[in-house]
Amino acid sequence: MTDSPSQRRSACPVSVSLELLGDRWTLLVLRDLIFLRKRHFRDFLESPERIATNILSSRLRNLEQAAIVTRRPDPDNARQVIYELTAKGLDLIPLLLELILWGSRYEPGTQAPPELVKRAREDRDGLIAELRAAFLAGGDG
Amino acid sequence: MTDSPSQRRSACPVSVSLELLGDRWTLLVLRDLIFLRKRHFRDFLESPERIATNILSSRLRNLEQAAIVTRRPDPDNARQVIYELTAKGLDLIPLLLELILWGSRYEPGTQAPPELVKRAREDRDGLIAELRAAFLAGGDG
DNA sequence: TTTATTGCTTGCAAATTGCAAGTTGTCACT
DNA sequence: AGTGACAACTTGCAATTTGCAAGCAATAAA
Repeated sequence: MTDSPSQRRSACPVSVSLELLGDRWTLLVLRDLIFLRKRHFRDFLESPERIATNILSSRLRNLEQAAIVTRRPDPDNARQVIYELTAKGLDLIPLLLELILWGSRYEPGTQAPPELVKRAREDRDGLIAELRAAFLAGGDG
Repeated sequence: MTDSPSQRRSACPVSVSLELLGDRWTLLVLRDLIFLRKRHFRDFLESPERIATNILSSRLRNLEQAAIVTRRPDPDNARQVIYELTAKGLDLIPLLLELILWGSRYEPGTQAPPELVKRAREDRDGLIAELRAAFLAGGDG
């Protein structure tokens, strides 16, 4: 209930997208989902950026409301919740890749896996397909 | 003096990029620079999202510090300041395009120029080259 | 039946945002 | 030279959001 719907500032897709994704944490959660295959609340807390539990909770709720992730109890352990990407979420892979390419090109000191960067530059579509496939394969239902 | 350097949370390029770009306004300013060819402070204020002057001022300062835009007095009118993209800023075009594609695909009610979306899907590299060229041509120095 | 784990919520101080109003340095006109 | 308008900001302040720490309920493990 902390997060309200917040009416749109304009009909521009950049603006609308930013109202959901435009903060310092949301795309980091998506990075973890896409590239690090994280699925549990606790896993996101362990990333080096040290997101706080209330922020993570809020962001996951927003992402769920936006149909970018789904939430379900882990069938093997009722204490755990599994967060998974939807098709809409998987379609953010290209955006994340551009962020990685730009950041690793221009921000000195950043460390992306070099083979990921190389692959993103030389075989973008193949990499995207592979990341999708890996998610769908590992996901299970 | 309002904006401090803020030390990095991690060496991840996504995280580092988000520390600069991850808010609801910065990429909107870049949208205006790239797609709407805006150059003056006043122009950005007229966008439908209605950015406040203090926020715009702060964001332009951040972007200048990050070497994404440059600032210079308008040679034709000393009252005006011209903001222009650097090479680093132009290299954010692909990121913006992905944001537009994703937003216009998944967020109903968004309105991007349909020919831009079509071009972005069918001739991405050509569109990027054209946007760059248009900026460099119209820019003058 | 204690103890630990997991996924949260709650309180509260600090930082950021957003609105309105003011300030400074040009022009533009007379 | 004086007046008014304009462009690019800054400043004040209330409201919202963030971030840290602590607490809590529901399992599960020992």
